[in-house]
Amino acid sequence: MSQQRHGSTPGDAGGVPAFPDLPEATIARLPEYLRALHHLAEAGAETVSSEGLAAAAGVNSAKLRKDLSHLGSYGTRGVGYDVALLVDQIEYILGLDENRAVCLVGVGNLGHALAGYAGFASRGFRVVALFDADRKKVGEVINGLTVRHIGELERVAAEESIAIGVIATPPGSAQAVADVLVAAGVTSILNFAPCVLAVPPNVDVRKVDLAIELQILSFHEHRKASLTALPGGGGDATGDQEAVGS
Amino acid sequence: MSQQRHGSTPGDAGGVPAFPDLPEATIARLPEYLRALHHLAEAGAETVSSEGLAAAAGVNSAKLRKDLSHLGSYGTRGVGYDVALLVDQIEYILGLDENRAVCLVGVGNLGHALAGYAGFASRGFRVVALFDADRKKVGEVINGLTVRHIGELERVAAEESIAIGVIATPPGSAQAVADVLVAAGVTSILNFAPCVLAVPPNVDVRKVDLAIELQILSFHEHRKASLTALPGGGGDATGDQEAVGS
DNA sequence: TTATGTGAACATTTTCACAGCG
DNA sequence: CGCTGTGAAAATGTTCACATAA
Repeated sequence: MSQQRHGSTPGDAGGVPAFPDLPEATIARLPEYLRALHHLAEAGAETVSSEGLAAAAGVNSAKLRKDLSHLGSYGTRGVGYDVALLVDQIEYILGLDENRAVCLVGVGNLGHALAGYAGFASRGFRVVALFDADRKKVGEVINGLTVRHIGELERVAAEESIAIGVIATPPGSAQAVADVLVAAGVTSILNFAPCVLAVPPNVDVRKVDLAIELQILSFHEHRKASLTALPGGGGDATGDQEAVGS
Repeated sequence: MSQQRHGSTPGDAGGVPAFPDLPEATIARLPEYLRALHHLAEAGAETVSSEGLAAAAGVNSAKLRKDLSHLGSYGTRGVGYDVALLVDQIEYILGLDENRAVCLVGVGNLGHALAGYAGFASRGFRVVALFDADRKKVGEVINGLTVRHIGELERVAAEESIAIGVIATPPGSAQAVADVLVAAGVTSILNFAPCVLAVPPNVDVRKVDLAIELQILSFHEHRKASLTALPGGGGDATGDQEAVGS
């Protein structure tokens, strides 16, 4: 119904793109499609069917087609999707062509790993600054970046126009760090500390809690164990590949 | 309608508990409630209202009450929930009282951090073994555990009855590691490698992709930027505290 | 009177099944 | 024909608003 023209194409990054408002569930899957597409492109594929891409991304093909239809995608009936074109489309929608600057606060165990995580750079992000409150860590060089004191955050954030802040501190410090980030004008925060952050409504927070994922798995282990006590097959279930919902 | 009696209580861990089948969305939030409850308990609270717990967990109170009602919880009308009792309930449901054994495969940057992550031990998991394919890493001691070669996984998994395997390898090795875990009888996998794993239907896989979260934030940054070009308030939106859906 | 527990309304997401384009 | 794009149906999740119990 609306697929012929939509917003703007990757080429014209200038104007106001009449931004398509995608369902949140779709947005969360786009990065997965993108990864699969890059993989296919490296393998030399020029086009891919919804079936093929869906398999590579671990979803079913109907969902994939529906998702792509929301961005008004350029599939060809009877053929499939142009891999390179779709990569550009998705990268544009996700804003990955803007090479956003990211800073990381807290260089403990996890912060160290994140600072060196190649997946950030390879997917359109520049880690431009590391901060910590601990003076003993200030000055340390990780992956070519020098750790600075958190007091410098506000100044550096402005200088480097940092778009996203990553919090990898203990939970007790996370809210204070979030406040500093917000004061510095950062409007997107990725929080690894196991706590809830209070931020103004214009700031987006996403949370990753490593232990939560384990606990969800534990629930399913517990359930499986309680079921084996009952009669019936042994294995079971509906036979989906990725059994637990993401 | 069914709240008086339900399955079994934490105390009686023996029988088959007529396992309540909770909505997936509810399960995913239970760990968050649990964290908030522990926090409240440490602060000395004996009871908490749905309003109070909801705020501490970052959800609204209606959702919290609905979630807890699914596990047939023991709130008292006019008063609230008994903190200690609710902790026991949720820990029982999640199977956290069983102190599951976890192994970690891949001790690179991220694996190192995970091996030392205190959040695992503190929430009912025992990291009992570390593995790597790289002979140079075998023998290294991390957090009191010696890294073993992946060839030993099958034997060790049986000895230690490992319930959950965590994959922190590069994506190219992840499927092979998953195959080894499955062969060793592990039925729950937490995958940090950015790739899709194929496993039998009785095995649960959950995935954490650090870069995906950044890409979702990037999308919202992109959208915000394209909206500021338009007229209207400036700040905006509906004023929710955690603006981006989890 | 207070705050839980819950039907019923609403919203979102997934799946189905097929029309229609290449 | 094959495969995309999409209405319509089904399933799942959230919010409302109030009956109900302490």
